[in-house]
Formats: sequence, C-alpha cells, structure tokens
Amino acid sequence: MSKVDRRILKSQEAIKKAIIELMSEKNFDDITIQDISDRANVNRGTIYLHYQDKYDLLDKLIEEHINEMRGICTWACEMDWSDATVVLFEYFERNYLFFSTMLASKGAPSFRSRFLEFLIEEFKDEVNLTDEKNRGLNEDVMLRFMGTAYVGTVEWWIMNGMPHPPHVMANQVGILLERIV
Amino acid sequence: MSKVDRRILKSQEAIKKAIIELMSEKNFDDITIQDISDRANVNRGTIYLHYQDKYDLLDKLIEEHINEMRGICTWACEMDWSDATVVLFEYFERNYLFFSTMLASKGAPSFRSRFLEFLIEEFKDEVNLTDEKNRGLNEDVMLRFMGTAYVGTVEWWIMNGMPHPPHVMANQVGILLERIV
DNA sequence: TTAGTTTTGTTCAAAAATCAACAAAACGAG
DNA sequence: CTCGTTTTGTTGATTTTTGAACAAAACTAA
Repeated sequence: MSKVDRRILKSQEAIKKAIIELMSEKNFDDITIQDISDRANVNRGTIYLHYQDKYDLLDKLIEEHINEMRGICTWACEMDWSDATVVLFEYFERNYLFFSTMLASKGAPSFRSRFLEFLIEEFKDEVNLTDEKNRGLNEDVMLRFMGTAYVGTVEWWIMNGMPHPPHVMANQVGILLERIV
Repeated sequence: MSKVDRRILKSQEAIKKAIIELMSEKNFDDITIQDISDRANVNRGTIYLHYQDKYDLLDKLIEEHINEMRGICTWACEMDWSDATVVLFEYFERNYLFFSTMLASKGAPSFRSRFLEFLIEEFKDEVNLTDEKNRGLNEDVMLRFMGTAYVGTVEWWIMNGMPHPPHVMANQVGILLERIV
C-alpha cells in the first residue's frame, strides 16, 4: 500500500469531477478534452498523463465506483444485510451527481448494465438454492430478478431527487430482498 | 502581464483558503504551519515556497484584499458613488468568511485598522474642502468620521450575518455618505 | 533546571504538472 | 470533394510540488 503522490490524487479528482459535471450538462460526444481540462483547471496534457482518452476516463471512473461499491459490500458482509444496504444507499447519496448523470437517459448507457452486472455478482453469494423454499427456482432468473429490482429502485430514487433518506430506502429494499432470498 | 503558472495560483488559493478557515475555528497563535498544509492539502514545504511564515501569509492575504478593493474603487470611479458602493458590498459578501473572520473579536486585530486606513485613503479624493458647505471643517476629522462610519457599518452587517442584500446596504450607505461629503 | 516532544525552517533528488509547439486526424460548411 | 478550422495525441524543456530528512528552535511537563 505505497501511498500515492497527492498531486496525482488531486489531478485525477479534478478531472473526474470535471467530466461528471460536463456529462450532466451536455452529451458525452460533444465533450472535448479541452473542455475537461478547462473545467478541471489542469493542463490538457495532464489528462493524457493519466488516461488514454475520454472513453478510457469514463471507463476508469465507472470501474472505480464499482470497486468502491464492491469494497463496501465485502466490508459490510459481517453486518446484517439491511445494514449493508444502508451503507450502499449512503454511497449513492454521497455520489449523487455521478449516479444521476450515469443513470440519466442521455447518460452513459454502459453504466446501467455494468451496475446490474455488479449487483448480480454480489447477490450470487447470498442466494441459497439448496434451501427448501427455493426448490424449482432457477439461479439466473432469481439473480436477474433481484438485480433489476435493485437497479430499478435505485434509479427511481436517484432520478426523483432522493425523496426518502438513505436509511429508509435501505430498510424498504432490505425487507423486500429478504423476502425473495 | 506575464501569466502565472496555474500551479502557483492553485497552491496559493488553497493555502489562503486554509488559513481563513482555520482562523475562523481557532486562535491564530494556535495554528501551526502543519495545520495549514494539512487543510490546504499541500506539502508543508510548499508554504515556505510562497511565504516567509504564517505572519507573512496573513499580511499578504490582507494586502491582497486591500489591493482588490482599491482596484474596485478606481475601476468604479467613473460610476456614481452609490453604484461603486454596490460593487464593494458584493465583494464583502463574496468574501464573507474572510471579512467575518478578520473583523471578529478574536480575528486579526491588524485588519480593522488597515481597512480603515484604506478607506480614508480612498475618501481623500472625494471630499471637497473648498466647497461652501464644508467651510470650517477639518479634513482629518471628516475622513475619520466617514471612515469609521463605513467600517463600523460593514462590521455590523457582516457580524450579523448580512441581514440585507448588498444593493440595499450600498444604497443606504451611499445616501448617508452623500449627505456628509 | 532537565529531558522529551513539537514545531520550525531548510535541504535534496525525484516526480508530476506546466506551457508551447507540432503533425496528424477529424470535422463542417460551402 | 476541398479548404479551413478544430481537436487530438505526443514531444521536450522548464517549473513547481513532493516526500523525506535534518538540525535548530520553541514549547511542556516533571
């Protein structure tokens, strides 16, 4: 865990913040590297020091959030399922601009499917097919069912300006998930 | 007007913002260089690259604001006095944390007098002693009178959380100043 | 006082970011 | 298509910032 030079962190933070802001304002295709460097207040060349191009930047940004969420899930594994969900919803809230932009219709269409894929992966360890209750149920169907429900609910919550606090959402979703699994 | 490297601007901005924040939280004497660099998220050595010590930093910070205000005054000289005052009050509002910290009882005692000194300097060009109306009036007394009134009013406005919008304050102060001068 | 801790101010080599310049690619209007 | 403009991705020389280290000074508590 060799710590990273703070200049790298600062530059990358500024660049990532910039592209999220810009994506919330205009179409991804219309964003130039110059736009990003202007907004981030870094030299244009600095962006190329960290990313191949704007697609690579978007990929890395998404993947970072996925990893962050994976970290939260494994870290919160010891807790109750409902408690773990609270932490996730607080993460969504904290990164509101990212999720609202990415889940918006004009947003990155790749993110929704990547998000779903991640959730299914996480649910995999939670479903128990050997359980009496789940006799005759197909795993892929169950995972898909839970995953889309989760994504869809988060999407609704975010796109409607987070009408309930995270812990309420987490509680509701937690109850519903418990019933399924 | 050779433009300054953006890294210098960013570092100095972060450092200045840091010391203002810290001064609003604790006594100036209790603030260490390490505190400032931590808050600004820059290396401790970077501060010494730009300032002698924390006293020099505070001096430069104050003097920068004085210069900024002087710029506004000369730039707004062509306008009506009342309009110029609006721009100044908007400047106070924009830099609320700085002014509230500096004018607070625990703040930098040097700032209040420096501020007053600046205002008197600016008023000097505005008073006309040859005017019939001002016969028998002493210039120093007039300037002191106007200056302390101005500082005191700004101080009241800032320390009370800016109860009126800048243009209202500017209008009131403008009217009162017109009556005096 | 003394010993132990914190803070200061400075040094160094290394890393990152900067600006300016460039050719190539992509784009858009006529 | 063609010309002119914009954007891209890369280069190199220079500047700023970094982290780590250090001795000296200042502070604290016993």
